[in-house]
Amino acid sequence: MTDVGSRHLVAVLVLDGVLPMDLGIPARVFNAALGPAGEQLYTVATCSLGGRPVRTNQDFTIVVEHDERLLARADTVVLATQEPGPVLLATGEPPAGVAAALALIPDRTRIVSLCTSAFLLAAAGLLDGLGATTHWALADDLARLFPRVAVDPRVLFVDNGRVLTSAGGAAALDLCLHLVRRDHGARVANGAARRCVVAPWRDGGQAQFIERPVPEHDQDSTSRARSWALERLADPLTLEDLARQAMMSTRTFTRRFRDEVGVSPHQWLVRARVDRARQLLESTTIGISQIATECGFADAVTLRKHLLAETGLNPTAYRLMYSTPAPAV
DNA sequence: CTTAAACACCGCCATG
DNA sequence: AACATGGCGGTGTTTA
Repeated sequence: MTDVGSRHLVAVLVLDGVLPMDLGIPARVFNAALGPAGEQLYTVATCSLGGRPVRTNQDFTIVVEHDERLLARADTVVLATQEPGPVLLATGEPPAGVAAALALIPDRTRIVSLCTSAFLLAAAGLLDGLGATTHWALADDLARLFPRVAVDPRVLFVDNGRVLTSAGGAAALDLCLHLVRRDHGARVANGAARRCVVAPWRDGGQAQFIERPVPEHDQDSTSRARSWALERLADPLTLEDLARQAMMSTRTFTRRFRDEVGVSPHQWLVRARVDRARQLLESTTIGISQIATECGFADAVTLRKHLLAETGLNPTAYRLMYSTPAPAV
């Protein structure tokens, strides 16, 4: 359906041919984002500054062409560079060529920094007056070197609309998933997460990221119903109950739920119940069947079945594996 | 294990 | 026209 030429082009920008492994993995999220017909939605290309070709064992599409052309054509540029060198840390001066390269990026192009790449964006003035984050260990340095940047080390990532920055480690992954979700919805993002073998999208209830001036601030119309359900997991909850909380027909509720959360209401509910059961297994010595009851499962057999499906362990094995030893009284 | 009934999901389509 | 809604019903899943 979608011809290759019209796909969203993601250019992963690295320095001197080095793509840090922990930053290559997040970029794979884009490759794993598939449309309804199983077609790829993004083309990911790496792009190296400093002459050396990118060496990577990631399954990226490697576009062999001049870096300038790629930066000018890309819809999204992802900066995935190693930690800032001593020069940048001391003076705020980026490595040679970076400023010129960033200047080639058109005004409309989305720019994303992973981890410490935020230093390059800041040095180029692209973060002036904006919120930003970076690896927590270097957040102070970023704030000191670039006082015009509002550094917030506590969040996983900051979305300014066109310019986005992420903290270190798994946060880079969260940011990439966030972008996929913005572009194509929760369902596609969940699929990408699953294919990348990362935790599925966390529930919006405890969103750890902040969304600054995002144009489409979607107020999840089903989030009320979700938190309502979480407070009475022990009760039998039907689709109709949830839809009533949201003041929608079951049909509309089901549809919106899928769009917003990525899974069906019932799947979500079962998962919420399993999560609760896992907490109880980990932190208490309550009997299995009582846990089942408290989590809204009909009986221990049902709990066992769902826990097995989600974790591969039955309740007793799960408890043995994950329970924290009771602290001495 | 099998079975039956209840429930949930989602494409289809008329309607606002 | 373009879009959201929600009823219907076939198919699949969950429960008892």
